[in-house]
Amino acid sequence: MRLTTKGRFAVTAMLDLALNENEKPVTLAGISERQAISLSYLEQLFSRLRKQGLVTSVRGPGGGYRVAKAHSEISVSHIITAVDELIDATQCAGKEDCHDEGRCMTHDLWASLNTKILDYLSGVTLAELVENKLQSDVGNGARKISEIAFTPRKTCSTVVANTGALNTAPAEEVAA
Amino acid sequence: MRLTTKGRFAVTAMLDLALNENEKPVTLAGISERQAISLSYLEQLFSRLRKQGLVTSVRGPGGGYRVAKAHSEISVSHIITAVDELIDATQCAGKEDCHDEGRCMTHDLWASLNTKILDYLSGVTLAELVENKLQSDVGNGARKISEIAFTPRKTCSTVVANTGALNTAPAEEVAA
DNA sequence: TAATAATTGACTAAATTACTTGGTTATTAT
DNA sequence: ATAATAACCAAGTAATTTAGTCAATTATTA
Repeated sequence: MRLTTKGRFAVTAMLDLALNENEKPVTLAGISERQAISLSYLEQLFSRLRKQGLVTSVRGPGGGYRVAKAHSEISVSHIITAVDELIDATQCAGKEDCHDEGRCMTHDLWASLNTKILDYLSGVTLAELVENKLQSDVGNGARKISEIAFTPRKTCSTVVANTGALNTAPAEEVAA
Repeated sequence: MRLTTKGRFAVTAMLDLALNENEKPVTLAGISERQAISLSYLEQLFSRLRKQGLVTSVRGPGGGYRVAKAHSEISVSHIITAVDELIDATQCAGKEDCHDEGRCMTHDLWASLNTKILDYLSGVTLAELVENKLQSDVGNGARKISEIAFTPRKTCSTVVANTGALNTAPAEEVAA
C-alpha cells in the first residue's frame, strides 16, 4: 500500500462523489471540472475503484458513478489500495534471493509498522470525511482553513509509509 | 511528507546504524553491504539525515556515522520527512490560484488526515524499532516472520498517504 | 604520506505519475 | 432509428521521482 498523490486524487474524487450524490449518478466530467483532475485519469482511477467494488457505474446519458456501499463502510485505506494495488504487505515471502538464513530479521518491524498505518487508515471512513466536510462548512460564510488555495502539483505535502525488510547479514551479490 | 521506498531505505539504514553502533562509528560501506543499498544512494540519504540533525559524521579512517540523539528522541516521521522533504502539510496557503472563495473546502480534511498519520509516525521511535528487533531476535534459532525474503525492488508493498485539498467549485481554468 | 571515508555535484536509467488521444459500447432522449 | 451522452478501454507520452553511477574533493588517521 502506498500513499502518494495518486491515492489522494482517488480519495478526493470519492469524497466529491459522496458529496454530490443525489438521485442522479455523478459524472466523471463533473468531478473532473470540480476537482481539476483530468477526465482520462479519473477514468483510470474509477476503473480500479469499480473493480474493487467501491463504486457502481451507470452508462449512457444521465449515467455516471455512485458510491457502492454505505459511506461508513468505505475506508480511506481501501480507496488508496484500490488505485495503488500491490496490496501484498508481506508477500516478498521467500521467493527471491534469501540465501542466508538471517537476512530479513526486521521484516516484521516493517510489517507491523505497515499494519499499524493501514489499521489507522482503515478506521477513517468516507462517512467521517463527509461529516468533517459538512462540519467545516456550517455557517459557510466563514470558512476556516478552507480559504487556503489548492495548487494541483507539488504544493500540498504528502505522507507516505512503506514496508520492506532490514537485512542483518551482508548481501553477497552486492559485494560480488 | 511521503512514505515511499526512499523513506523505507532511510529508516532501514537508520535502524542498521542504531543496531551496529558501538564505540566505532558505522560506515556507509557497511550499511551498504548489510542492507543491499547502493553506497551513493546512502550518501545522498545521509547527507539529508545529517542536515536534519539525525546523525553525526566522522571523517577519515575509522570514521562513519553515529545516531545524533537518543534513539527514543528519533521518530520514524522525522527520518522520513528528512529524506523526502516537503514538510509543508498545509502550505498551499493562498498563494496560487484560488479564484473562487469556495474552492478548497476540504483542504482541512486532508490536513487533519495528514496530521494524524504524521502524529502516529511521530510516536514510533528508533528506540522502539531497535527493541522490537531485539525482541524478535531472542532465542534466535527461531526467527518468525524473519524468514521472509527481502527483494530490493517492487516486492514488499508500501504504504502512502498524502495531503491536498478538495475543490468544491468548478475549476474554470480547466474548462477554459 | 598514503589510505580511509565522508562530502559534493553532475549525470543517467528505470519506474511511476499524470495526462493525452482515439476509440468502443451501452443507454437515453429525440 | 438516430443522435447525444457518458462509461469503458487501450496505447502512448511528458514530467517527475527513484535509485543509482561516476568522478571528484576534503578531512582524518595510521
